[in-house]
Amino acid sequence: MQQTENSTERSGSAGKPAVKVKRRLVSFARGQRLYAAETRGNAWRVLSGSVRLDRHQPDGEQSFASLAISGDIIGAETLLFGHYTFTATALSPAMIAPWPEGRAALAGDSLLATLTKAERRAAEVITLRCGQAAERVRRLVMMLAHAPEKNPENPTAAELRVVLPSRQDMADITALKLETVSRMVSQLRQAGILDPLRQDGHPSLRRFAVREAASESF
Amino acid sequence: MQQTENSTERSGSAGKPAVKVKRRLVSFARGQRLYAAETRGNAWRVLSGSVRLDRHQPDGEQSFASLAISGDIIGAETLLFGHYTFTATALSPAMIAPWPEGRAALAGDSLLATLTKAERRAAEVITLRCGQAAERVRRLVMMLAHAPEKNPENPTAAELRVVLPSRQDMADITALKLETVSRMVSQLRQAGILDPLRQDGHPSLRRFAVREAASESF
DNA sequence: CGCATTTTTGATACACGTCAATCTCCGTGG
DNA sequence: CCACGGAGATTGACGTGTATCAAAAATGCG
Repeated sequence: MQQTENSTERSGSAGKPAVKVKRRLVSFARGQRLYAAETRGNAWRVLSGSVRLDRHQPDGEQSFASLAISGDIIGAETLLFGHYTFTATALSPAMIAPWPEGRAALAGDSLLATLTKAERRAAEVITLRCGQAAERVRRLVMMLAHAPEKNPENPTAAELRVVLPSRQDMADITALKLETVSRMVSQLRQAGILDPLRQDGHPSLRRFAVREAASESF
Repeated sequence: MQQTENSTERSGSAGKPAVKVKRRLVSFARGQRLYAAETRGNAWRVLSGSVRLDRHQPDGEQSFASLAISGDIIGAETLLFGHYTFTATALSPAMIAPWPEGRAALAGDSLLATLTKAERRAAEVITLRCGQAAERVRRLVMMLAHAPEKNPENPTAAELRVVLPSRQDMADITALKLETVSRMVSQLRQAGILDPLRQDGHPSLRRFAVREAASESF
């Protein structure tokens, strides 16, 4: 169930087999769990995709705690406690790699950088729960799409792409309800901010092109 | 305006004079600013009271980013950048002291502990924006009151005390509106969860006794 | 080709936002 | 000492955005 011996080349964790791409680099499908709270393991850097972190409530419930996207470090608490505090689940197809990379490279600055980035991310997540539903969903989409995948030498407003999380996940993040999120996504499509494109491979993973807010649709 | 040379014994910062109690220990009144974003300074440990952290929006607005209570470290990013990322304001009478205490004591574990505590706090703040208004306000109050001031050898459900932040601050934290928060506080009073006690000194600082949720008032 | 799951859409209810009046508390000045 | 004024808090009335309930549509899977 949980991520155990992932320092080897192989490694999956839960459910379906995670596809390993390069050495020490693990991929997860949407909805797949990266690791469970309380279990042992190491920290990771999110290379692509997005991940939700949940904490276990005393009443057994699982509640959204935080969000991680490309570049974020997750599970850093294992360096201190040895086990995870949160449960991590892929919101969209995600790739992660063990962190820190070199075993020597755990300078104080590295930790500090992680700390400050985490604080900033948390502040951003907070703002995803402010304002009206349409705005919140739009901000979440922009945040998820903001991850510039590749092609760094083409800053000409290259069209952003997203694979949206499930409506339920989006609802958990924005503190809205599933149905409301669905309505807002439809609205964003009508407004031309989200443009579905099915072209490539996997059918279930709907990719969207994302545009900045067109004039004042809202 | 901003906290500048606080390594000396004296130190205030903005507005009314901050009362220094012991060496390297600074007190702030409710609503007083501890430091401003972008300014230079050191990190602090919150010894008592509560502090809100705001980030400056691109549009000049200031938006709630995080919450710090007793034991939390704020401004740790200055160790990396030299200047603050957020603006800190006292929600209730607060005391803070420079951190880390000894200049030697910045072991990796110390930073890690700070990191994990910050993550947990952030997760808690997230939950303050879930559920119905009454519940959210109640949770906030419990969180602020949860700081066990002293008397650690009396675990017999010692009555918790709080000085509530301004209604506007509470609204910013819970993502509700000022009026709604006010109504919920009144409701908590009627439910016997909050019990005003005016006994001591300062009149404007209303202290409340806090009880756990009585049966199922909600 | 059906069945389970997720998403979408619709109709209705209600919790919270909004606008506004009043009240309390405190400082200020006559 | 009291009148006055301002800031924050409280309370009321009303409108609206979102939750809720429900059903249909789309999608994935065996």
